[in-house]
Order: sequence, then C-alpha cells, then structure tokens
Amino acid sequence: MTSTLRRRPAQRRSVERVERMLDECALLLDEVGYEALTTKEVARRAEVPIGTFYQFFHDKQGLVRALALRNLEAFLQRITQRIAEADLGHWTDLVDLAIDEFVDMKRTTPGFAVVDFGEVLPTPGGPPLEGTKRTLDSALDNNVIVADRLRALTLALLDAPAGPGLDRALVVAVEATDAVLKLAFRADPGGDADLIAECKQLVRRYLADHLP
Amino acid sequence: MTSTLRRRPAQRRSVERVERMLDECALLLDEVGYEALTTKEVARRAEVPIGTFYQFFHDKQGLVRALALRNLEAFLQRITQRIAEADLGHWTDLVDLAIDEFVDMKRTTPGFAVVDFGEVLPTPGGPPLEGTKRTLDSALDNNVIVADRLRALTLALLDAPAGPGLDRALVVAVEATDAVLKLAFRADPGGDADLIAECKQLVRRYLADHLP
DNA sequence: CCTTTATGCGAGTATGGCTCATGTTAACGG
DNA sequence: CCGTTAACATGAGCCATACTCGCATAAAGG
Repeated sequence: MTSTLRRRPAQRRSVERVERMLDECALLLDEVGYEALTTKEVARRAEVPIGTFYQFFHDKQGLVRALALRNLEAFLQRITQRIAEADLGHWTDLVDLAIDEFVDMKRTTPGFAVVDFGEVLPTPGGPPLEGTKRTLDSALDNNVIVADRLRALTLALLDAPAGPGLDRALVVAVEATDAVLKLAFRADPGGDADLIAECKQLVRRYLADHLP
Repeated sequence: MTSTLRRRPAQRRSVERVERMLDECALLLDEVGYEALTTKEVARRAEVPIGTFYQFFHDKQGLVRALALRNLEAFLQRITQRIAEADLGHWTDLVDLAIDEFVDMKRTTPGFAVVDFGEVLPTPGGPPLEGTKRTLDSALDNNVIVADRLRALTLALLDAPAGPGLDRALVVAVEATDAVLKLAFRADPGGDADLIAECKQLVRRYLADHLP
C-alpha cells in the first residue's frame, strides 16, 4: 500500500513546505471548493514550484487525502485531550463531547467543512472490483478509524464488556453523525443548532441498544 | 433559478437523445467513477455530437445533477407504487419498504450506486456566502424532497396529527439512512446485509420519538 | 419561394493535471 | 579541499479535457 505521501519530507524546510501546501489547500477548499481547486494555485500560494508539489503528492486527490488525514489526527488529538481534562460520568457525555468537538472544528479549522476526514471523492480511481467484499476494518475509511478510537475510549470509560455488535454499531453511528452534521452545516454555515441537537439524539437512541 | 437543463428538449428525437446521454452517463459512472468520466465519452457513446451535448447540459455537473433528478423521480415513483399495492399496518413497515426499495435500486439501476440523488458534488460553484442561512426547504437538496414525500405518505398512513418536529426529524432520518447505506455498499458491492439491518434499526429508534 | 428563427454541429481555444530533462545542492571518500 | 555520486529542485512544456463559437442545416411562417 502506497502511503498518502509520495516522498516523506526529510529536511526541516520540506516539512514546512508540505505543511504550507496543506494549509493553502484547506483555505482554497473553503474559497472555491474541491473541483475548482487547482494544484497550480496551491503551489503558487504556498510558494512552492509545481514540480516540487508533485514530489510530495501523488496527485490532486492525494493532496486532499493528506489534508483529511491531518484533520483526522487533529480531531483524535483534541478528543483525547478533552476527555482527559473533564472526565465524564456517562457514555452519552462522550457522544456530546465528540460531536461538540467536531462542530467546533467545522467552524474553526479551514477546509474542515469541505473535506473533514475525507471520503468526499467519488470512487477514487475506478469502481470496486466485482465480488470484492472488503471487511469493515480493511476498508481504510477514516470514519472507521474514528469509530475504532471511540470504541476504545468508550470501553475505557465504562468497564463493562463490549457487546458483540458494538464496533459495527459505532461505525454506523459515526457515519450517520457525519451525514447529519454535514446537513447541519449545509443548512447554516455556522451549523444549525437544532440539527446538531437532533444529531445527538439520533446517536443516543441508537447506541442505547448497545450500551447501558 | 436556472433549471437543471439548459434547454428543454422539445422534439421527440431530442428527448431520446437526452435520455440516451443520461443512460450512458449512468453506465460510465459505474465503470470509471465521476472524476474519470468525460463529457466527450458520454457524447460519443450516446452518438450525440459534443456541441449538442452542451446545448442540453450546462456542464459536467449538470449532467450528473440531471441523472440524480431522474433517479429521484424513479425512486418516488417506485415507492408510491409499492405502497399502493401492499398497504402497511405500521409506520415501521414504511421505513422498511423505503430502505428495501433504495437498496434494490442501488443494485439494479446503473449509476445509482455512485450518485443516487446527487449531493456527491463538493460545493458546486463556490462556498455558501457568509451569513447565508438557507431554510431547510429552500435548500434544494434532493434528500429534502425525499423526506418531504415520505412525510406526506406517513401522514396519510396514520391520520395522527404531525408532531411539530416531524419534518425536521424525517430530513435527519433520510440523511442518516443515505449515509449508512452508502457505507453498506462500500463494504460490499451487493450491500452488506447486517449494515442494512442496522440502518433500519437506527431509523426506527430515532423516529419512535416522533411517531406512535 | 424566400425570410426568419431555431437547432445541429465539430474544429478550435483555454486551462489544468502532471512529467521530465536539466540545474542545483548535499553527502561522502580520499 | 576537491571529485564523484547521489538526492533533490525546478518550471517549460505535453497531453487531455471542459467548454465555445461561427457556420451549416432544418423548420416555421408568410
């Protein structure tokens, strides 16, 4: 499996350049959207020659995937951080916390409203082969990674044993959350408060089948 | 508001041509995905000169939007049909029916697995203007139309008065359903059965707050 | 039959993704 | 300190694609 990056930036300057490219990519996504974003413009704004751009990123999608990955890591970082600070009594608090943090990133992190953890790109490079049945964990969908992390956090919170369907349920919950929050931000750039509340309710009801 | 079509096909031949272009678009989407789909190839396969293509469709996105609209109409058609045939006792039956029909279209209708009702396209033509708060019904998201139609059907089924939050809840439900089913088809080209079941469960639990 | 108006057409333009030949810097051995 | 070699940097240019525009053709109307 090829990494998201074509070449890993070794020297300090390279790291900064990659970072700058991701930053500009994020800003441009907010400004013009994915389709209208051009690699030339990203390179120009980041003050990186186009040739260098392609030393680090496979292609335009690779750029966005890398940004999505950075977003994912930032999100997980923030969540673990906040959980450590204010420890919660009930698993529903964790739901609220995760959603609140997600919403906050939608508002404050450039580009996050457009790509969050990726998965915007419609079938990257052809359709899935016929007869291919990927298991859930082999599907390297970033939302699955989020679900996985949340499962670990949940199990740490309540030391009850995991019901068998928990992991599947969490993947479903994360996917649904993602969709409803996207809706909330489509309806209102600041995030429709009512829809955010509904989102929490949706997840709580559903997960109540699998958690005490 | 400009229609999805640049010019409405008047004569019989034109109607057939537009239909053929949509058909080929659907097939191509299954074969190569959205990004790799080219307007030239669609025109070539549909045996329509490229100039004519652009008489009917604004651009590549317009083509896909038109297909999504056709999918939407087909779906609503099928649903109302099937409801008329086997009339159901409980609103949960309607949930099942709608999801089953959606799944069936994913399996049988070309291109449906890729675009279904649209909304794949990341920010079509720039970001939403700052401070713009569209109401839910003015957001012409196709899923909202689905939700609207389902609300009418639900209210016809049980003549109970609509709770105030019902329409919002249905939009949320449809959005979540869409996401989880996309997941189900990402995990398995034929649609992961367990995930489909979970999807129904998710919606039932959530809507139980708003329906008897 | 001629005028006017709508429709059909595809060569051509603009632009964007991406490469590759060449120049530049670093790494290392003697 | 120099020479050799390998890694990295660069941007002019290549190719493909979305989309246009002026002319050809057909239909409508008188």
